[in-house]
Amino acid sequence: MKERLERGKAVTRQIREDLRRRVEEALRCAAAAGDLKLPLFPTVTIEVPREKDHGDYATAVALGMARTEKRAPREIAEKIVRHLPKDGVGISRIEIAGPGFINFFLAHDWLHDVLRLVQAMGSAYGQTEHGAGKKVQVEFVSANPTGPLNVVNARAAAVGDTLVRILAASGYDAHREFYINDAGNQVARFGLSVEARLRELVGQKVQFPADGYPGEYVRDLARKVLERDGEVLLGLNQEERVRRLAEFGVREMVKDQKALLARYGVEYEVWFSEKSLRDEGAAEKVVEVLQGRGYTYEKDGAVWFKSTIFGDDKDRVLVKSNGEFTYLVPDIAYHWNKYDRGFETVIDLLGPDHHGYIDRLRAAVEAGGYDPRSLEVIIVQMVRLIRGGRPVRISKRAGEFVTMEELLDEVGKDAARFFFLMRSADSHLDFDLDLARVQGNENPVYYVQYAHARICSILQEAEKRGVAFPDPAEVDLTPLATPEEVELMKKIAALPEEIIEAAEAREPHRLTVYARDLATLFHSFYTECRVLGAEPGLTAARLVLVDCTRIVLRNVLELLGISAPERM
RNA sequence: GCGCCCGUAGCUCAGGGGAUAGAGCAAGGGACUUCUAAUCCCUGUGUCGCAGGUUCGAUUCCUGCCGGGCGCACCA
Repeated sequence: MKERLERGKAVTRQIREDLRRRVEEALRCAAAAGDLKLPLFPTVTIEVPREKDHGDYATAVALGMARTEKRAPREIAEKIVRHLPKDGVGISRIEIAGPGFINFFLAHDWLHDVLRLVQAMGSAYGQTEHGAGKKVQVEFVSANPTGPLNVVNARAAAVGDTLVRILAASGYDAHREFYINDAGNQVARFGLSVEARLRELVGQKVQFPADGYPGEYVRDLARKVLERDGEVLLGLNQEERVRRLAEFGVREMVKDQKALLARYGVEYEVWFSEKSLRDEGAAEKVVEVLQGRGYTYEKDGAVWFKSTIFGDDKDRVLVKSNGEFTYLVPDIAYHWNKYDRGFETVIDLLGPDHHGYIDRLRAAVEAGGYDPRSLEVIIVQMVRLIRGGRPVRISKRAGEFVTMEELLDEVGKDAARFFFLMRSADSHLDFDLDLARVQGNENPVYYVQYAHARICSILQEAEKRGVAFPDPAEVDLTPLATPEEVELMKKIAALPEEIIEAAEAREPHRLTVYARDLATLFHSFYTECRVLGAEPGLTAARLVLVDCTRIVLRNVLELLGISAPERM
């Protein structure tokens, strides 16, 4: 299959489709020849067998056809194989195995085409047009601007950011968004807390608010603002002072959160302010619209949203009896706003304490006239930090660390992101701090990065020895024939499809599994196969293979937001 | 009580309607005159929580139960 690989499409999908087409054609031919009855046309799926002894690809169609054909599956499989068209990807061997599987063993030419494709595409290898430019928004972290980010925020940031990266690589128009809760109750309490600390600093006797924010960072904020314009503030009446301090505090916290997330490799397209929505009257508008559509009623002096008619398990208050909006109202406004900005799929990453929130949010989306299925929610489960084999007590008073910043200081961005991306988001995670800090073989991050560094070292050595890198379009790749080389090529070929599948399943953690598998295959190759010092033809082919591995490792690490060091 | 997540090897977890269920760590034994030993190779372990159901086939899908975690505000 010379130059038949399309760039915008996952290579392994093209192979799979080719095989499926040919099996379907074989079924038709067999029926026409009277070998099969074919009362109804079966769905042909081409799968990758778990055992590699079972071929590169396999299909179980014959198994499902036994009943309608009134014949043994193996016999049916034989008929299919007999009529299989010869065109398309080269097949070196076909076997009928087990209860009636058809196993395909492919000739290696297609893998050589893959290597050439990797060389041609470079950092773009892995990207496809699968998503066809569909607009997707992922909202994640969205922590309150009243305190530092915690470790679950760090987990959500890793998951959300990589999800956006793989969606973008899959051809979606994907956007990151952070919703700033810079309005409402908690901001007011925050302002009061800063204000209390400020007055403490100048020696006034103050009762710290009972529901205030006790953290040391609040004192730091007070110190900072005191230096800057303490005199002016202390001259104001209390209400005005609290308002200004709330504003100041929020601005500072958001600034810190932005900086920390940037250090973590996360750059949002949009930081969306709740206050801006409130200021433009979006909250009132939501209540009006819902009222206009008859989705509300009044009870006990409050305005309720009849969310139960959209599947929620109880109705929700929109306007409290004291006239304030509940947090739900601006959230509804925000979600409607997302759709109005043209997002076709909206993905929210929420903490485990917010899962009860999903139904009412979806109800609100539907009540707004949008498709509730277009709202997806990923629950990012809790994180337990493990040190010395036991959970770190998350106790603010005991001063055991809980913040994202402290985590980054301790283990670094690469380890933190990798560890958070090793598990699926919806399962609880034990984060082993000791393991994350180990600069050695037990640490999976270093294992993957080391593979990359090793390759760079080979390429540098080649240059030093004056071994020219071959022209990938011309080089003969047929010498690549050991099991290690073939497995490595197959893994390289799988990248684009892995990315698509991870994106579709919204499961970025699959990429860390892939990265580790690829590194393992490379390390095995490295042990078994010498690149430099082999015969020139073999060296040339292996240089290409090794360089393709480097490209793929780098591309995967880039998707994970982890550095790819050239030396370690 | 209701809802969500989880239950797979000693530990932490992947996987997933198919043919012998995997990885890492931990334990033991090997492999560096060579391109980085932060590596590789070999060795053992499973009632896939339990019970039903659907299916030619279930660890995977469905239901129930048991166990663990987390939610169930006119807080956000």
